Amino acid sequence: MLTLKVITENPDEVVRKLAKKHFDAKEAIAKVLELDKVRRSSQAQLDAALAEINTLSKSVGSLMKEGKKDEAEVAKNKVAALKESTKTLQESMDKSQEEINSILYTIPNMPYDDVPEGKTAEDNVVEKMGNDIPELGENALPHWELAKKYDLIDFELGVKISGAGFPVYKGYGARLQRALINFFLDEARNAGYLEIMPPTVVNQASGYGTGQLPDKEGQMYHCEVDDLYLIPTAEVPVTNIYRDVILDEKDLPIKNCAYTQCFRREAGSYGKDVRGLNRLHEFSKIEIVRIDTPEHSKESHKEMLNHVEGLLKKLELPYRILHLCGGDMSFTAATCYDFEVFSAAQKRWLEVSSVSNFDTYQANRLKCRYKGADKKTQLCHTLNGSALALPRIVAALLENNQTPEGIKIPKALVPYMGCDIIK
RNA sequence: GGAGAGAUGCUCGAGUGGCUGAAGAGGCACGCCUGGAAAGCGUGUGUGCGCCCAAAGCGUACCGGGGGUUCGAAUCCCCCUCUCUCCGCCA
Repeated sequence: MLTLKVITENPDEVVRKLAKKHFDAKEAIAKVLELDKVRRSSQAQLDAALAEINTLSKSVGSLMKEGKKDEAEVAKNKVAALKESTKTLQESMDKSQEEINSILYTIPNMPYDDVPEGKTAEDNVVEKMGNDIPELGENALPHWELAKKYDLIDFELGVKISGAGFPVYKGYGARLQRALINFFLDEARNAGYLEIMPPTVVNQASGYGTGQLPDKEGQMYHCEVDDLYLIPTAEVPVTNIYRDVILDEKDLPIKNCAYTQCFRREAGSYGKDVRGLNRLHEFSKIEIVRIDTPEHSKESHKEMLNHVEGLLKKLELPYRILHLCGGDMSFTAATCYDFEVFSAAQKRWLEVSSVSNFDTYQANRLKCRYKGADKKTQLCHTLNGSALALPRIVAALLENNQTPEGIKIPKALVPYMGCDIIK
């Protein structure tokens, strides 16, 4: 959520910036300002009343000791009267604070100035293309057929065991998963990320911390008996490590990476876009997470983009990098780049990573702060990105690398696969 | 799942109604001392909110969370959550 401070200090600027996300914040901001006034005046009055109560209460003790019973009684009565007034003041303060918060939850993050204008995915800006799109010829098979042909992934078996969107990987298919996971983790470690293996099930507080709750409640699997949620991404447990934490500036930037299974209900998805590996309920992903200072977070973001690009280069997959326009960005991001790989048989681009800077938006909700040399405590910036999500990488690898002899394994993966071709 | 114990600041830990935002110790930071270091000595060391912003200062709230009793609660009462120990089950 946005900080109350930024809203009260620069309301017009906030409205202007949010317009890029096609979010009309005018009314919400006005309401917040109004409620904030109420809250402040309530608190001023409340604090004054409480101060008097405290003073009077202290005097009661000494008056009693001195045997001035009557005076003590007077003080007692005064306190009783004051207490009545504190009740309503407290209520008014709590109520306005609550309303402010509930409004703040509905206001998205402000995009950075360099975020492109635009409304939909059509308006995203292609920043860069890399690696050549292969010529496959007429008989190229989509990955779901290749998976069958080489007995790598059994979608029907997954349906039997769990349901649609839960594929079973077999043999080289399973090995390819493990190879990619290890490759991505090794690359992250070499780039200075600390490997974390977090729980894949989280409590409500964590869901709120990273913003999956309350708005995306329906997208997560929920174990109701224990009130726990299956994580949709490692971002949730890894970022929540820093919930309610005050970090030391010299420990920043924090660089964590984690491989986890990710679970998404994907309610409402259907059709050919979800065929094969394109959209799953459970999949493997390696996530990189950074916590940084406001001054350095842009630099961190660049490094993360370079890291992800490096992975795609090594995998020799045709890719493009999109700078998402204001309208297509997520609710919480201040700026976001998507990485897509070209799936040569499906002839379409598949998103394999989103690398975002959330500025202080997420940190404010998390209460993740740091203290610098000046002893001042302030909010961190949080960033994260996939590096990378497996299924669509596998789809592209299978399709792009199909040959009459089998599926060629890119050089970088050969040590992890133990072979250079799947026959 | 059964029985018991507990939850206080960065950490340990004292504290059974007012003088406690909190003793004491450790840690950490700064200063003195030293050729340098250690030891020693001294000082400092939470967060939120408010008082126009910032600093200083002041006020207020916070001793797991919520409610209550009282003029006054870390301290008494109720509810909840979590942690630990023992037993049972178990990868």
